[in-house]
Amino acid sequence: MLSQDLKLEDTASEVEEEEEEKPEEREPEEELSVHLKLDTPSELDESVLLTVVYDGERKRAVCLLYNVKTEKLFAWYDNTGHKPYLLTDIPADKLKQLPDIANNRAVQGLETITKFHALDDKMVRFTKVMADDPLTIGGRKNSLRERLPSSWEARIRYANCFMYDTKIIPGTKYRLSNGNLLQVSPQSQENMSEVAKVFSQGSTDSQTVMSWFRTLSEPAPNFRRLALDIEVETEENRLPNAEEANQRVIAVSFYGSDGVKRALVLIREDRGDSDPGDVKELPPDLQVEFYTDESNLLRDTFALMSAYPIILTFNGDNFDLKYLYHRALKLGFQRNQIPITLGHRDARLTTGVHLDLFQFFKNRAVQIYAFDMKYKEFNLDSITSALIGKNKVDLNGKFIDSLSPYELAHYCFRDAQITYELTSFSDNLVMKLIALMMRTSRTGMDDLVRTGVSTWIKNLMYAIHRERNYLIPNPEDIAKRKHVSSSAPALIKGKKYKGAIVINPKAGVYFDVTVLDFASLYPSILKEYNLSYETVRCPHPECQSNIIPETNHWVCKKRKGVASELVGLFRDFRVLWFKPKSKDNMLSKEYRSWYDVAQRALKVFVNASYGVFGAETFPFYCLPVAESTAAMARYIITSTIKKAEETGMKVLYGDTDSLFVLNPNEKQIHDLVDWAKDKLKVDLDVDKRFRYVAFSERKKNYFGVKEGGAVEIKGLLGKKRNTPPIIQKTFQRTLEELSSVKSPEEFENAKKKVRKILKDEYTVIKARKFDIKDMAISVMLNKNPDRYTKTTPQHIKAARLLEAKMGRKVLAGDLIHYVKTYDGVQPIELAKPEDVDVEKYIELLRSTFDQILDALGVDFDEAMGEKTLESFFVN
DNA sequence: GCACGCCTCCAGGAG
DNA sequence: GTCTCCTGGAGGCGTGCC
Repeated sequence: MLSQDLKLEDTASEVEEEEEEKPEEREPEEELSVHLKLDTPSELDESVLLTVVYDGERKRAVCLLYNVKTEKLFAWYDNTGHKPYLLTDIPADKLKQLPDIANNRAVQGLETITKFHALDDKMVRFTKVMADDPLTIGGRKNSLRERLPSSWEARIRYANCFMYDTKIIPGTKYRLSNGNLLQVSPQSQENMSEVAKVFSQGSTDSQTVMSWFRTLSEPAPNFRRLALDIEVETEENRLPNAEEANQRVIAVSFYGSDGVKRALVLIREDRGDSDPGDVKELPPDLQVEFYTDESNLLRDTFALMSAYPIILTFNGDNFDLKYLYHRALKLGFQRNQIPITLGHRDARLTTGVHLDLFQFFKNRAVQIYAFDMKYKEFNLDSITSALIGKNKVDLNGKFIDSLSPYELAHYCFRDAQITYELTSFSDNLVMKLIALMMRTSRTGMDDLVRTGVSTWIKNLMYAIHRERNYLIPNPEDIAKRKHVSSSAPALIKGKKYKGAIVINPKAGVYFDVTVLDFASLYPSILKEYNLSYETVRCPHPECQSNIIPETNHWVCKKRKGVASELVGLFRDFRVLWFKPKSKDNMLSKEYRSWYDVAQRALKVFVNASYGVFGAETFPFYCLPVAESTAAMARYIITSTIKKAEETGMKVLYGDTDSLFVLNPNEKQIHDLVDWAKDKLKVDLDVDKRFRYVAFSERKKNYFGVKEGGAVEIKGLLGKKRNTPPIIQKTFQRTLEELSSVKSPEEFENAKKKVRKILKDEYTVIKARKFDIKDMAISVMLNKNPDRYTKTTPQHIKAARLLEAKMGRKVLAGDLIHYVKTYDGVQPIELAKPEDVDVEKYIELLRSTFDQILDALGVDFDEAMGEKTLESFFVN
């Protein structure tokens, strides 16, 4: 009993601490109002809808349309009379008696409507309260949603509300006729009857399927755009403050999709800039223009920016555009002379759409699913070098401020160029990806690059609810009906529910291993088992027998769930059409490349769809959905393993959705795949075959050599970023040795070589015959240095030394490089070879190699042999 | 005062 | 601000021993 009490107390104090760290509550959807400076024609041909915003002066939603032919941006102001509104269950006649309604001149009307309440599976009557402007609905202290005792759909940003009600889809084509906005039907080159056949099995009606299909298969146009980068006068080691904007803007450069290559540079006479430096280094087609007046430089910058529909930056939200804005004000510009509007956390334009690529690439789902983790850090140099093999100009330690005007132009221009190329490589992959994700998530281009998967999925869900006349429930409505104690506790303390199963690997080396995996398992489960916020624990007594294994949750048998249907449809599009077509060599290159983008966009979406149901911040947060998905996955993998073993297969390892099977025959595989499809309704495929795999006793930790000879390393220390290069390289050499092994007999020889490699490395470290750079341990700061209050990890110690001794500021996201020394740590910048604690590095070598030596049956100390004794004399 | 064990924090990774 | 599971290093703290 006592321990129970203590436990309770502990959790209580934890919760309190958690709350302390929570940032200030914000409105879930901020109302943004911009005043655009764009032409508003009444006739316009084919144009792609980039985004919808709200104009507070004209009190209307505005669609930003990118005309495909002229490559210019136009604005269309809503002429349908659509108004902001909320729903309440208070009848209209009662509402009229409330002073908040009766005396409120902003209230434009009341209307009685009915909506389908999916949680309760019934139609419900609501009063729709319409208002003159969005702030009357919500966003102010005295808004209606704060004053009415109950309201629904009152927290949707108005521009989005408009978008959902009018069913318009960002990223697709429209035209203007007589001042009206009309959809341009997507043209598909596909054989529609073939498409219909492939997707006839699903639960979505064929018209909806076809409409989605057309939307996704239509190629995106070429987007005219301009990348911009600025440089600011800086004191050594101090980052310029974008809000104060005290320093001069010394360079702005541009790289346009239309071939514009310009650098505007400020000549600072007070600094002796009369000699612009050497012109030889410059890219030949770069046009450099000198200014002696900073205001003129900014004026020309703004003019050029305004001529493009899309402006690209890397971190423009937090720096470049913010700085330009404040600097311009400081120099005496009027607000309306600056084409930039600053929000709380972003910078938008009055003449176009600003895409901050930093925001897009730092999105984890984008990083993992769209770019296969090719880049690991979120700075421009790392991302461009990983994706396009180009880097920033190396300054060789020089500071921005000490560059000659030409050098500065060169440096600044390169940044604009690689920023642009981030969107143009692989035939404009990123622009196409953005366009497609706008369509799948019903999100405007500006929001798409700045928001995460939960917002994307939320937006789509809202749009679908409006399309089907479903009530968008308040989060409390879901919580009230679904909040039940979970069935199985999480394995990890502090987690909300139990997740996947990882099978304990059987340590050793195994030849001829086949890996089977379930194709997109979690999305398949959502689809096949009808999981959605309204179908799990539905209101029907007759469904309560339809139980998910290992839980007490039941699933609806009467109605298809919205999330289940959407995820299922997207999954099917990807698996049954776009992915196979993207690899079909019979098809044209353009066609395949477009379909590859489509399948990637769908992958991002589909893979994130399960996780959001377990995230409190998701408006459809519903723990039973996440729990049921994970439980079903556990059931599927355990029963498949059981079945496999019954048919004589030996399962060596498995993680979440995969099975490593020792030398199975074709019939065994075939039978198992059929059984899984028939009994479990999921697709089991052969993923890959290994010549051999080596497991230690650790989970998520193995290496294998595939049939073609490629080495696959999972989870091993030798591959991790925080392992020093000297050990990584040794590890690499070892694997090269092992990858050549083709039979058990060849192993003995390979083991000898591994021993030799290890011994040699041991000597190198002990004798300090290393380059200090190879000893660096690289660890990322996941938060700002002052936020580490509970402990002081080594990389923070190093970061603090950097600041104290070199005056270098470090922030969240920075990678810290340090070495281990006899008195703790030293940042690599300050480290000397004689300070290095070589014993610590031997220990790192040991733990790295233990992971593979375990599997090979070799003992580290034994491998070192006499060397360990010798070490007494070496020192 | 110090070694030791235990727990927590933190980062990086797999899926 | 999608999720959980797993490994390993180091920090931090209480305990028991000398």
